[in-house]
Amino acid sequence: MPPTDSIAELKGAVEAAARALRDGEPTEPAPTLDRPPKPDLGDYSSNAAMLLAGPLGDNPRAVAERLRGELEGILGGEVGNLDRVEVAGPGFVNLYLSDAWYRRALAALVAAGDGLGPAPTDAPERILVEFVSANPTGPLHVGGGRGAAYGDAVVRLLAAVGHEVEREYYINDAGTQITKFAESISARMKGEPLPEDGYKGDYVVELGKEIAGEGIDPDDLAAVGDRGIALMIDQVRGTLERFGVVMDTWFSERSLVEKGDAEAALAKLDAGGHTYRHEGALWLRTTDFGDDKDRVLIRSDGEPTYLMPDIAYHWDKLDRGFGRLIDVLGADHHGYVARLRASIEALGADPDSFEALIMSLVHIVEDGQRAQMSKRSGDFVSLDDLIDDIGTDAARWFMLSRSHETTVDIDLALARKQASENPVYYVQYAHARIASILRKASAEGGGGDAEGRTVPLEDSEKALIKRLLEFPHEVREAAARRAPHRICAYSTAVAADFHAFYRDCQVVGADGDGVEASRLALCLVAKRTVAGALGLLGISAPERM
RNA sequence: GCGCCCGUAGCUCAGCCGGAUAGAGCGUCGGUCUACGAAACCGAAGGUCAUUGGUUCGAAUCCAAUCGGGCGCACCA
Repeated sequence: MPPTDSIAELKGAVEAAARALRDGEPTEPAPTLDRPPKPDLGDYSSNAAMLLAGPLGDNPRAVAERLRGELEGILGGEVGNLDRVEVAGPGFVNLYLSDAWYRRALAALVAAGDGLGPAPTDAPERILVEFVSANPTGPLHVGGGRGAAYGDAVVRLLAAVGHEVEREYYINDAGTQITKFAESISARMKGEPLPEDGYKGDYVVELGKEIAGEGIDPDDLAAVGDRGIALMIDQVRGTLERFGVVMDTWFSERSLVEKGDAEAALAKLDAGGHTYRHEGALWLRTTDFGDDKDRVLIRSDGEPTYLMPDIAYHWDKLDRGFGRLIDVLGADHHGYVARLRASIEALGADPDSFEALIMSLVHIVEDGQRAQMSKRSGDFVSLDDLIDDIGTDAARWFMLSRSHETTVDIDLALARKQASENPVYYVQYAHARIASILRKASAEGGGGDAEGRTVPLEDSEKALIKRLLEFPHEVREAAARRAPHRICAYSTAVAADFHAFYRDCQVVGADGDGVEASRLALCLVAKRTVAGALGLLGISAPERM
């Protein structure tokens, strides 16, 4: 028997009560089941009466009174889930649940195990999330790190709700910037001045030394470039692994070109009648699909623009059977989305299968000044530096705790100084604290039984149980909205509720019939939930700190 | 000029497919360790939710306009 979703049961009861007032007709939109703003307004509340007032031609409070009668019948009496129902404010129906309901809810959480409970998603998809995809011409900087943390967390969220998801990094290993990169390395190897707009960072010097040490001729630009890219990709891969991100696929742009996929995509666009020649260039009529101007595919000098292989690349993704393509892109690429989407539609694919998530900027602030982050100037904060400084857990937390579409400043001095009172440590501390309690309990032979308890629950126990019940919903919301920052907020709330519970309630050795056992069960679920939430963020949940 | 994003507490930000007295962290001020971890807890102060108008029983949330900030508008990637 699958574990019960206690909240879904309550929601079902409210809907049933609403239907009863309308001869079985469902309410549109569905009534809410929320946590009221204040504890004395009940455990849960619904706006059903306000929604029904119009259709029933009665005032909300009168409707609420009728709902109250229905709900008392459904949840009260022998069912025993209800202490009482009250009508408050403009017509809210407030539910006050019994201890028996809480005991059963806790037991259901224990039974749910490490999973998210029933029905994580209604429509599983095969999803490819492409993220980071930084040019392999330099180390990963913090902006790429934010994209990495975000893309990875989105993958974890989507996987958690039942989608089949893969991580992919698109390597721009063809084109003019690669030539410039090779020229820069070569110049360093020969001790000559950098070319115009060359790559200036010290890492280019290091690359030059390493490549020279391998006996590669500095004048063999193709060999220098290939080796340089290979070394950079190795470095980026290593940085990402330190950061907890492991790609399923590293997809080479060059391989695409060599396979002839670009020509194939072009042929398909031609056949569809979406291209035309103008002033010596080949254009794609993206304006037919919502773009604000047409785009060049092949320049008048015969070279393809970067859009050409990118179209082929996205076509390839679809061809591999992914029903949804998610691109995590930097803020400076948002102007690119419309043409890519249009291109996908021009290929005959459903443009809604393509989703671009635009990352806002991240600034590293030191001594009140923003560090510059231009790869070519060589003056930027690398992700490796940041990890060295504040660690993967803190770095990921800071990057994930805010919406991806808002700019974020990370003040290094502050992050260092506050290390001991950082929000991520706050949550991790809660986990370590629970672990400590459970260790002690197990040493003393205590176990967790959620239901065999006759002593009433404390308010802070109820608050924690309610919080833990929200986890599956929070995960679904965070996944649906591509919003891992919600999980940060939720983790903090769980930790806060746990600390309040800890303050009020002795666990090990608690007095009362079944009290210790039920509190141990609560600790067990709380620990699992914190670990699960942190896991979705790619942040460790330490047993000890 | 056009497009996208953002204006919420001193600071950094949640809340945004409408709900009750708008939240968190940090910072400030004041309390709490002879019970399982004080990296914690409790309390206080702190707000014209940029502005104006509209929709609604109800707007931080939806719509319009305005103001302010960021980013983008290549035959560069």
